Amino acid sequence: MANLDFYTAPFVEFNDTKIFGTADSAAHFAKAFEGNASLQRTLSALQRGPVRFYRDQVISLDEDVAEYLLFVVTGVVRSCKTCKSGARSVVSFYLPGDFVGWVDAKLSLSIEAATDTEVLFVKRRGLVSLASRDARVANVLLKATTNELARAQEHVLLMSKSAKFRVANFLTDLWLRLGKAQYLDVPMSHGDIADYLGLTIETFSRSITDLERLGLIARVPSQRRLLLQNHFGFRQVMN
Amino acid sequence: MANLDFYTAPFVEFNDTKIFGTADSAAHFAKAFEGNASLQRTLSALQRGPVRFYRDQVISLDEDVAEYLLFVVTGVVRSCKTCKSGARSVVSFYLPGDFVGWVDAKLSLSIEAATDTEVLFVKRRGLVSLASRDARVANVLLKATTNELARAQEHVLLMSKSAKFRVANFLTDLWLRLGKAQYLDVPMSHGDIADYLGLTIETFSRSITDLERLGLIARVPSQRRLLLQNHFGFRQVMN
DNA sequence: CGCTCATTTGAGGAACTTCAAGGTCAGTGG
DNA sequence: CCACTGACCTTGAAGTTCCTCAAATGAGCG
Repeated sequence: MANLDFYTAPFVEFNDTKIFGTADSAAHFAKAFEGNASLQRTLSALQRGPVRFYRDQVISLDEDVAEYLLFVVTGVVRSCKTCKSGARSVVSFYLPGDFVGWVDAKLSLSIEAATDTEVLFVKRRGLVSLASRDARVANVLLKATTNELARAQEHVLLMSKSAKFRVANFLTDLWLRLGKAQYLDVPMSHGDIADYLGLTIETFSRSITDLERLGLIARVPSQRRLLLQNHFGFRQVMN
Repeated sequence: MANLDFYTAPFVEFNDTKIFGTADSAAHFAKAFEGNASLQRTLSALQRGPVRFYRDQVISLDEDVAEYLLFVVTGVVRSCKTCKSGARSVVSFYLPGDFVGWVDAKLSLSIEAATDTEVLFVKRRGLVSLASRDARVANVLLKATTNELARAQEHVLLMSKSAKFRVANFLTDLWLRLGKAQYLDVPMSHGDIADYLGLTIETFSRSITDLERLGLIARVPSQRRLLLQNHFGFRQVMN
């Protein structure tokens, strides 16, 4: 069992003293409701954390997911499935500001930390009943859900394209989601990305070097840090 | 443009006199709310149709989807995307009893009739505002949405498997969704299925004959009608 | 430095696609 | 009733893409 580490119990570190980036991003969660102090107080009562997880720790198997919604504060969370043969698929990545929830029990996906991460646990029942009383909360939830659906559908579309296309599309998408910074610091491991794209790490690596040879990206100065150079060229690859 | 027919305006046939199967399945829509006459009346007021479409007609491009939700009464509806190169992907199939909605405008998916079909148009705004007042309606909507998400995620998982696995999984899934009848009458064209599975029709055909040779399915008596024979064997293929 | 782990590169093989031809079936007109 | 047609499905052979296995290179760390 190469992937046994995914099934070890997570070491949970409760963190009562809010640290720097945490407070910032936690604000993100309540941000949608600013100007409504009582609502924000109610939300605070529903949430627990931030809880810190280290890379590759299992955050939650389906039991917990039924009870709690996750809100990613920092780092990257992945939902994935490892089948008996040992092959693994990453279904989705969640970045800071994303909700992790609405995971269907039938699929029995495992929610894991793709990098060191901090997440908020939000009582699902509480949030849903809050949503039934407050249209703004309901809207945020609906939008989060439809967003996740749209992402999944885009993922489906991606999977029937060529390897180079998949990688190029993944990188631009990640770059967009992370806020269009000058450099793209890819936070997750190549293994995770390969499993997300349905490729081997070798094919992923080859695709990267191909894109580099085409002049579309540069590795500067280190491996993990990429520079997306020619956005028009990307359009070409992606047809 | 081989796929130009997808973009021709649909010939819409309004059908006021409810025909046989229609009335039955339309009842399915309100069934979740039986015992609540006033609610059912409200729902009836929101819905328009059933409207009949012929195979390959475009039911709706994104503008309409923003305003209406679709409820499939008979036949099969597909949501798909054709990219400039001409390659097409089928993102999802909707069977009788399914809602079609929550389609993200960014993806600009086209909603089309995969077979001759009858659909109900339900005013989205009306249903959503109804949901905000009635928890049962809200629950049905939430369940429909999370169901669609689960389906999309399962689709993602499927796409990184072998061709034979994809076909076997598709057939059993379809068999389940259609109510586990003795025979499986595959309603959609092989082309649609291949585009759904990210395969060519040739590979799909070869996979079918492989499964037949393995004794897992039989074509009896015609091509379209399949008999899933060895469910235990299916489990083997799907590992 | 020397270890480990992650990434890259290469060669060969398997899976899938492409191109091309043949087959089946329902509808149509003689 | 039968041949003809066109749409759809099946089969075969060659080509491409991606995977597998193996080895080399590079990065991080004590």
